[in-house]
Amino acid sequence: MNVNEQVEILMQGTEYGDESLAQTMETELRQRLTECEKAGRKLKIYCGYDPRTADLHIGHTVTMRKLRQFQDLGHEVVFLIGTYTSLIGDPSDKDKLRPILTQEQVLENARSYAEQAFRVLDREKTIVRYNHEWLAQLNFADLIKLASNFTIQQFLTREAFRKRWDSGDAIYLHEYFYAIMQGYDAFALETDVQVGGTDQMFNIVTAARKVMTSLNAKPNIGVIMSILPGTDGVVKMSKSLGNHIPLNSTPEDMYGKVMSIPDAAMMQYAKLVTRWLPADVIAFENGLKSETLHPRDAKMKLAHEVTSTYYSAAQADAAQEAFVRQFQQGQIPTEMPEFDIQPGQTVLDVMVAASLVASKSEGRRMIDQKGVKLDGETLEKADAAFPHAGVLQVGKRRFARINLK
RNA sequence: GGGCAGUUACCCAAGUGGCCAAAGGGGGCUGACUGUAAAUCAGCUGGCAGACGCCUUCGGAGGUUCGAAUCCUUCACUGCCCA
Repeated sequence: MNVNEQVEILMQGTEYGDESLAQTMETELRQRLTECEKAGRKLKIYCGYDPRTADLHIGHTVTMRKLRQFQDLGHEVVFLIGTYTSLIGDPSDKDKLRPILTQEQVLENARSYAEQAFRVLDREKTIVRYNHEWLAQLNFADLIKLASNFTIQQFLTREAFRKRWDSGDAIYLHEYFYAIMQGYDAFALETDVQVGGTDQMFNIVTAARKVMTSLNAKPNIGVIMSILPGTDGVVKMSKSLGNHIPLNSTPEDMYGKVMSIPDAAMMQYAKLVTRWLPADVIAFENGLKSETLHPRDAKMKLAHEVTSTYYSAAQADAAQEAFVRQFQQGQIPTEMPEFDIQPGQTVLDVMVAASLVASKSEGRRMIDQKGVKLDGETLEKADAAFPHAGVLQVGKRRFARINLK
């Protein structure tokens, strides 16, 4: 594939917040690709991951998908696990200090993290590295030298720190090291391109380039990915906000969650978490704009694509069918947990025992609010004996098949 | 090191001796309406009992009081000012 085509694919879904920076990066990328082509070598790309959590969501895969594109174009990809940086925790996207993890926790998380990443990346073509390999070797003098490239003001102008400064919250000195460490990663890996989210802009574009330049290396090019909004369509996807789509959810759940995103977020999803090429994305967008594509159908197409990225096409088909049956035709799902009850249990007892509600009080609330149905009939009395076997529904999406023992 | 201010439920934030399970907002949940979208309307949002009531929760520990989120002591943490 020629250089211009590569650039078009590689720049899809990027966001620099500043047109001139976007231009600069695109130009540099084009130059670097051309250079490499002439020299007959591959481009070296890396993206670092903080293995702070064991379960990933599709927001984490945005950068992985970008790495995958590089792989598919024949370049060399390093999947960097931030074993050492995790000791700090990236303060970029947080308005609070993160807890410091132990090396053991980090290594344990790292294993399952990489395993999940291979649902997107090509395992054969991926080089996995850990940044303690080189960061642990640095001594205090090295750190001083690296740190002397930066001023406090540069850090303080960053939004995340600025906010904390303005609201009088604590900013710890060690949080400043993070960007420097990340910059050193880029240097140690001799990377051509670094991929990351917009929250990594400073770390990649300012810190890494400065560190590399100061050590007489060629600065890396930043491929800065737009942030995937969560199911609310507004805020960055994150588990703690509860707006995430876990990688390890069932195909049905994944499909349903994509369907629940607001229309306005569809394009972001199309650009960031599908395997679509630029032409496909443009066709999708035009369909929506010209209203030749119904928003619901568009979203179904999107949900199918996202689901089949992580599961097989057949599984995605099945998820789609289940969705149509359950929500468009109002039928109950074909699969749900089964639960056996004893005679004499009340409606409330059963809901709690089957884990459909967290507490009896919640169960009572649900019943008061007409949110509990047995075979489609609203149950009114929490303390009455459970009427009969059947499908119990609590709220919109919690189901269980209740069997009488 | 010194002075001052602060730490409240998922988050922000009121509350300065009983009327406080604790205002308000956000978020979340339920119902109506829908395309499991958005917007809108109504309600709910610590637990156990569900009639009264009881239990746990306002940074940790101890104390004063008939009674404490509120007062005192102490510890921890944070911010601001001074050095």
